Amino acid sequence: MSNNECSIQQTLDVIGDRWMLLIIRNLFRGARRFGELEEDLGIAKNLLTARLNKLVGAGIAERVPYQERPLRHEYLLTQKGRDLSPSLVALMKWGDRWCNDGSAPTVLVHSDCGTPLMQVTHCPTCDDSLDPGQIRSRPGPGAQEALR
Amino acid sequence: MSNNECSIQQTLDVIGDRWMLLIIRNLFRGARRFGELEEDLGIAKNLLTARLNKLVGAGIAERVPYQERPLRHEYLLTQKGRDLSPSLVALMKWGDRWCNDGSAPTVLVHSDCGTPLMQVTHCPTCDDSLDPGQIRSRPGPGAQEALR
DNA sequence: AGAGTCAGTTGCAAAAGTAAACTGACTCCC
DNA sequence: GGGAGTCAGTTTACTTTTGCAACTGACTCT
Repeated sequence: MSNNECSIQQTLDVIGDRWMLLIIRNLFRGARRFGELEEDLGIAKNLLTARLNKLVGAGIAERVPYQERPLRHEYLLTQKGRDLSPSLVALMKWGDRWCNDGSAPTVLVHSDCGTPLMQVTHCPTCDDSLDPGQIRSRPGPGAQEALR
Repeated sequence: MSNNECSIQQTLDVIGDRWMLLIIRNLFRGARRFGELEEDLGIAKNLLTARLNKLVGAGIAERVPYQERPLRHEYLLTQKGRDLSPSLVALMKWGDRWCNDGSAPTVLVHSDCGTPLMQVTHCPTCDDSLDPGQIRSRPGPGAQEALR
């Protein structure tokens, strides 16, 4: 019913498995090579292979050779991948608050000034940040086009 | 290595499977009953049972009787569950942009004024919104306490 | 030549997911 | 009061996906 109306479904089809976001998190932190990811995550090699192929196929990461003979690649986030940053930040914040008593094991800071960051849902009209009760969903432009 | 330092891992342990976030999304949208979730999502009944138990066990949803004879429950998000809103919003935005050409099938609006919302990562010191390149991670208060 | 590294592939057992049938406690209607 | 229907599951049989370990291939280093 509400499935195809919603981007959450489509997003989760791509990155909604147990490993994807963890791999992406490590790519954000600077991991690039197969072995590096494998060791950090403790993921089985075949799964890592499959996941990296999926990431590359989805355009979230790209495979770039860093040496010939033997040919070796590294995996870099594309813009599409880097754009997952807010999602990771949001999930991390939730974990900080609800799985770690509000004390963050890792904290995100502004690279310029070192201030810990906030993530907010913002209404441009009211110029205010909102909580969940003030958010409604409604069909957007994509849905309207399908009806015409 | 970096596993336990990070709340993303812990968050995904709780809600990082294919169904959890979709169930939570539907709870956000007002679904409350077993059959409602089952039909909307197309999830197998046994999985829905297992997932709802996990959500209740994790304190993300609570099971509240809405009738006796026969006893029937509905599932409501707790504060912990409602607090996943920013994560869902972020994932949805990503899907809008990257899976739907930027046109949102469903759009989130401010209930007061109807304006479509933005989600931003914000530096309270600089009073500015940031992009991923300006974000660094470092050990937080949880980790620091362990060092003192 | 032998040992080591890196990035995978292959094979198999275990776990998780799916679909469909079944259960139990009721209500509704003739 | 008997039959049909609803709702929220449970059970069962089957398929798919994981996870682990061992193996491969192309090299380098000593």
